[in-house]
Amino acid sequence: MTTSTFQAMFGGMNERARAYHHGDLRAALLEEAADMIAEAGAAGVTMRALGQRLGVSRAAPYRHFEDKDALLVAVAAAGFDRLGERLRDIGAGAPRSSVDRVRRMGEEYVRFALENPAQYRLMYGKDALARQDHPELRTAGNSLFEQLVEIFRAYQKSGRVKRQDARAQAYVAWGAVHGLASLLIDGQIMAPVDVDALIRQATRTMLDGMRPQPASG
Amino acid sequence: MTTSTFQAMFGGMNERARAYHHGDLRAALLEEAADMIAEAGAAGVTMRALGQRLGVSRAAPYRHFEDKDALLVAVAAAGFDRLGERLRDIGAGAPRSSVDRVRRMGEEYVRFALENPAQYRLMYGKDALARQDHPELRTAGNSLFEQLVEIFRAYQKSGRVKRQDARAQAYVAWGAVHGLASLLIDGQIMAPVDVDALIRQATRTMLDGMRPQPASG
DNA sequence: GCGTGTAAGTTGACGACGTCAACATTTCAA
DNA sequence: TTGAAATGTTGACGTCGTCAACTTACACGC
Repeated sequence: MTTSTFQAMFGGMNERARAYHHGDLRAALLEEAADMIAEAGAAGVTMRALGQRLGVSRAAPYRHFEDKDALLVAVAAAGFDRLGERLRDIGAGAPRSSVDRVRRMGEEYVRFALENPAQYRLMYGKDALARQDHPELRTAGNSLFEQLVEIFRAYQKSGRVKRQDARAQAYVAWGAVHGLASLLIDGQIMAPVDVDALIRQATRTMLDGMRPQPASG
Repeated sequence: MTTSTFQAMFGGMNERARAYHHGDLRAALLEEAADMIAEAGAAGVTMRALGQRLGVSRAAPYRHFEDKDALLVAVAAAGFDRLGERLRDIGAGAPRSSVDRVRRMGEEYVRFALENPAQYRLMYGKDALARQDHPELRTAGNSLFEQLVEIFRAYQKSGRVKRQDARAQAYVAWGAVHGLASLLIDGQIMAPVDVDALIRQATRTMLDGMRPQPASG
């Protein structure tokens, strides 16, 4: 059941009704859970605390999500949507079909992780098992990846990168930004370090390494 | 208190003594916890189950570790030691001062993660907070990194890689292998894909991108 | 040899947590 | 208007990490 359906059902409800029926608890749960994740990480999300913060009981969320894991998966999926939007915006704003475009996207990707560390961790760090039960997450992540593959395919055609398996190239590039993002948000990269410069260097190195005809070694 | 100290203290204990005093519970806990992590992930480790598997009570581990987190941190630190050994071995076996050496180390790094996914996740995925309370982990990870920095410094001197901040280069390289490893063990990289080839391509791309005088773009 | 302090291990209990079953309230639709 | 369905609440259960109080076994000075 979608948010808009909920609003249609309860949009005209009076004050007293709201005291019992929340109105749009599902959306509120997603929002509040995301806040709690940002504040204290995914482990800080408790059904009891979540209910309390929204003025409902601890069991209320179960009317909208099968269990806690399903709720977290939904939050993670929302994170993929937000990330996808940001990448699309950056991609649209950058010179088309230039390698600079994918470079900027990579930098924006890391920036997103730095701004939403706990949610980013949730998106990728959640047990692999949980993800297979929830195709929702898989498809959200996959569509992002497929876009990246298409970009590399186009770059190959215009001779901007080596002609090799485009999926592999996409994985390598994704791995580079994902790895840097993970190291940064997990506090593995210690000061003093210019984070922005580091991000730029990572994307540049990766793309330079994919150039056609690099000097042999 | 070290393992050898324990063995000195209880090495001569008789059968009946072992019924109560375990002998070397600390070491046994680390080993069994590592097994449980490999079987069911870090979340699958329970003080109760851990005690049961070793024939002791649920509270026995508290005589050797302050809390569950400290136990997991110790397991993670042991993982860093194992990883460090493997990288040293590979490094020693490869042609010295050739870029091939660091490439092989990168590949071995990813292999370690693939062979010990849950422990690798524990080493890096554990909440950043817990790590700051346990400098043990930080220093274990740092020494690995400092070795990498030294390697890049040497490569710069011999003109094998660009002359730029060696720490940044090390972070970029580390990020690339860490990212690929994370994507692989979290099931983000879907078949069909030649994993070994992908690993090779990642390390090669990274190092090619660090070569001096790449064609300008 | 023998008490005795201390390290190591046990049991009972507590509070927090996820979750379910049974029940209450509200809304919608016939 | 009325009953079914959607939504929310309360009480309870089992599991978990952890602590306090207690017990057992070892090590060491006399």
